[in-house]
Amino acid sequence: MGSPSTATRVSARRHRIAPEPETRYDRRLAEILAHATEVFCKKGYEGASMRDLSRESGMSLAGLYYYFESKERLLYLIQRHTFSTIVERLKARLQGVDDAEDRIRIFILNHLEYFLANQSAMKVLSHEDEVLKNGFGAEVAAIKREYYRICVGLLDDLKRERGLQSSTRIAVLSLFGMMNWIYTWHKPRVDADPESIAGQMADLFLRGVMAGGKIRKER
Amino acid sequence: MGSPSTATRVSARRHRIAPEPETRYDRRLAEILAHATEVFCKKGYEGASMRDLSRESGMSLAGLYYYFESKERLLYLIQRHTFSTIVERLKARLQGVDDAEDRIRIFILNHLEYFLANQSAMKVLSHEDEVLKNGFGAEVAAIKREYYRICVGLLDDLKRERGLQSSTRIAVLSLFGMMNWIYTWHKPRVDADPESIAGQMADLFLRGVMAGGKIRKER
DNA sequence: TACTGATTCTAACGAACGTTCGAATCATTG
DNA sequence: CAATGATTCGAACGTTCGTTAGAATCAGTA
Repeated sequence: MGSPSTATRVSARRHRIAPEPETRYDRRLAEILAHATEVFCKKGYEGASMRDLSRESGMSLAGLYYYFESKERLLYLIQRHTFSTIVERLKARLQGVDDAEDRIRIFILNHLEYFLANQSAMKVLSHEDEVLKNGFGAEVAAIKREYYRICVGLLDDLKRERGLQSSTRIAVLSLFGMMNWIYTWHKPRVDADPESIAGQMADLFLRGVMAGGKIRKER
Repeated sequence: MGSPSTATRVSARRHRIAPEPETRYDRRLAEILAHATEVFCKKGYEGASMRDLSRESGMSLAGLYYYFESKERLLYLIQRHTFSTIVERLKARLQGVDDAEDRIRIFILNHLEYFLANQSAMKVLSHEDEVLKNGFGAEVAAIKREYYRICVGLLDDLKRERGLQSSTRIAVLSLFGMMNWIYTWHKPRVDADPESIAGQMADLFLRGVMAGGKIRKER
C-alpha cells in the first residue's frame, strides 16, 4: 500500500542478529541517494527534475516516491548524511590528539579529504545551502553549527596556548571559505592530492593566524 | 514591433551631445536588472520564475521581454555588468601603486568592498556560476579568467620581491575562497565594516604567504 | 500451490514554467 | 490634430514540473 518513507519505518528491517545490518531497502535507498547526489551536483537542486533523477537511477518516476516523500526530503537526506558523516569522522580523528596545532591540521585534512573524496555530495551540501525550508533546514543547520563550533573551539585553544588575539570568527569563516571554495576549482588531473592541498592550506592558515607582529616591509 | 533587445540597439539612443548619457531605455533596463538581481539572490536562478521577476519589478510578464530576449540573457547581463565593474574599479585603484604588498591589499579591499556594497549581485555572480550555457557562459568566464590572472600576477610579484616559493595557484584560489565565501555568513549587524574585514583577511593571507620557515612548535 | 506484503510500474493530475502574439497605451513629432 | 514608433499589457501557447492513484510484479512464507 502506501509508501513507508514517512518518519520511522519498521517492517522492512528483518530480525537478523548481526551479519547484515543493511536491509535491501536501505541499500536501494543509498543507491538512489548516490545517483541523486550526482544529478543535484550537475544541475543544481532546482534545475534537476524528478525525471532526471528517475533516468539517472534507473527507477521509474513514481517508484522513487516509495523511498522518500518529496524532492525536498531527498535533498535533506543527502545533506544530513553527508554532514553527519564528516562530523563523525572528525571526532574520531581528534581522539587522542592533544596539540592544538595538530588538531587544526587534522580538522583541515579531514574536511578536504572528505570533500575531495565526495565532491558531488559536498558541492550539494555547500551550494544548496539555503533551499531547505523550516523543518528540514533547521536540522541540517544545527549540524552545521555544531561543526562550526568545533572549529571555533580548536582555534580558541590554539590562541590561548600561544597568546594570540585575532578575531576567531573571521579566521574560522575564512578557513571555511578556503576549504569549501575548492569545489569551484579543483581538477583531479591538475591539482595535487588531498594531503598536499590540505597541508598547503593549513600552512597558509596557521602562519596567517600565528605569525605575530608587523608584516609591512620597513622602509 | 519586435523587441530591440537583440544584439545592438540603436534607435532609442537620442542624439544628445553630453548632458544625459542614459536613455530612458537604459534606465528602465537598469531598474529591471536591479530587481532581478534581488530575486535571483533570494531564490536562485532556477528557483526564480519570470513571474517572480515580473511581480518584483512591477512590470508585466510580457513587458520584460521587451528588454531582454530570455531569462538566461538576463542573468548574463547581470553577471557581465557586475564583473566588469569590479575589474574596472580594481584597475583604476591599482594605478600608481607600486609596492607589491600594497597592491594585494588593494585587491582584497576592492573585492570585499564591492562584494559587501553589492551583496546580491555578487552572490548571483558567485553562486550561479555554471548555469550560463556556451556563448553567454564563455564571455563571463573570460572576464573571470582575466580577474584571476590579475591576482596571480600580483602574488607572483610579491613572491619575486620577497623570494617566496609557495604555490601561487593554491594561495590565490584560497584567497578567492575566503573572500567569496563571505556571502554565506556576513551580517551587517554583527560584522565589522568592509575595511576592517578586508584588513583582517589581508593580514591572514599575507602572513600566511610570507611567514617563512618552520611553524611547528619545537618540542 | 496460494497468500501476503514489499516493491515497482504506467498513466495521469493540476499547477507552474518560459515564451510569444497581437492589441492597447504612451510619448513625441509633423 | 493625426501619425508614428516606443513601450506595455492581457491572454494564451505548448511544455515540463512535482506528485499521486491504482494496478502489476516480485520475494518470501505457509
